[in-house]
Amino acid sequence: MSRRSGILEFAVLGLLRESPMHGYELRKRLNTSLGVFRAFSYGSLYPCLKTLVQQGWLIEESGNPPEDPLAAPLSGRRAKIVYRLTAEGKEHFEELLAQTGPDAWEDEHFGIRFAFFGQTSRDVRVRVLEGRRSRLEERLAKMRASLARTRERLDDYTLELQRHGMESVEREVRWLNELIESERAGRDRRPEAPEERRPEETGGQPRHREGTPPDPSDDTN
Amino acid sequence: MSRRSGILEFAVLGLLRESPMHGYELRKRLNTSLGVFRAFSYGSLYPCLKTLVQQGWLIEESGNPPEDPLAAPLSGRRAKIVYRLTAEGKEHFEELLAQTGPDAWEDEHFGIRFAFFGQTSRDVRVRVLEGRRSRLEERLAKMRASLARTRERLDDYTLELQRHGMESVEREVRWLNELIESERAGRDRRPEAPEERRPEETGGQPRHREGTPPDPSDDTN
DNA sequence: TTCGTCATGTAATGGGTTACATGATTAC
DNA sequence: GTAATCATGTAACCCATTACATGACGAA
Repeated sequence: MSRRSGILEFAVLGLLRESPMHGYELRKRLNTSLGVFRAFSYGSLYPCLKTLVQQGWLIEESGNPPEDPLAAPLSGRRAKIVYRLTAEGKEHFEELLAQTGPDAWEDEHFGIRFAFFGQTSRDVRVRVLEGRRSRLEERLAKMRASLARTRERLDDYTLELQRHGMESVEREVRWLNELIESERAGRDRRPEAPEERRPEETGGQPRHREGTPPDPSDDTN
Repeated sequence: MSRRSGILEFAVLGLLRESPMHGYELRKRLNTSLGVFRAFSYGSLYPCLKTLVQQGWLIEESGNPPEDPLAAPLSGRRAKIVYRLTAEGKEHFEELLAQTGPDAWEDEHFGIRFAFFGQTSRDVRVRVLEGRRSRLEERLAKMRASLARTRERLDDYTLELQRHGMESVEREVRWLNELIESERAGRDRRPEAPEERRPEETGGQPRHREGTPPDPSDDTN
């Protein structure tokens, strides 16, 4: 069961667009690189992969193609299944990337949308960031109103919880402001850019500090 | 369908402990007073109420008991159903309040646990806060490790997302530190307090600024 | 009289998890 | 040779949502 996944489907297509992978690896990337937000389990991933194959957006390939000696291709030997995005899949993912419906900035979707901003056009990026911001501002307004009405009825802990919640939202708004400003600055530097400029266009943040050597050990679930 | 709700069940019992209410009102309080976290719908609330009645933790009472003139108690007139906590329900809720399993500090549960800290013993409060803190610190460690390993493979947006995520978690840790300190200070001020001191014991935060007059208008869904 | 909001519910569905079952490969 | 981890899956369940159906009550 479980057709029409939405967020998981989106993430899978997005990761596979970067490079083909098998399910196990996909899940790890889902929970680390893109992680923090959600942790998907095999029980949702594999069925999702199956339906994506049925849609024609992925194809399954055997992990060890012909370069395997002692070929015993039939019988035994469970091969890794590597999933690769088809042309249709790529096209479909690009449609999804271009969408700016209200879904795009709800809590569950926003994070994953942001994670693929590297593949998203600046127009869409800005719209999603602004949508998110006004969503949060609505929320703030409601919280403030509710707080004003009920303040004296609430105990200190409930109050503290709401205060902390509001501060968190305010903080995200400030973050969005910076990002939006940064995107706009990027646009202004390149006036009337003729829409096409596929890679190397990521507008914003020049982070990257050095330190901390690579270390092994991984994975929870 | 839908037995064993967990978080919804907990919240309902907790709100009804403060005063009896009918379903509609209960849902509003769920989404404002305790809100921010989740928004429950009638489709989950009413079935939940029903099972709680079956357990014997709630009883249903008619909303307009005898003080209604022109009594037409049977036929027509859909009465409000007011739910009241039974003695068993109260006892059960207190057991739930006392629990400090790892569940208590997971994302989904922590907020609601905190919301009822006013009814929770200080011991339990501290344990839950500390549990939450160490949970977040684990998470931070994992994020840092993962970031160190994958930094150069990630684009600026993914990096920025992770950075913001980590800062959020760090911020919550600092918040928890303050709360824990505040709880400990409360205990030290009252050495060997003999365990009983029912109300007015809320340990921590003397917030409360004035301003903003009461205003009507409410509710989303 | 119609609209908004109060008020209670059910059926179908959704999107995911847990637990289970199975087996290959690698490191010690 | 055995434990850890890699790797793929299924079935049963969970907790909630959406959409729907129903109807009372107050105010414009």
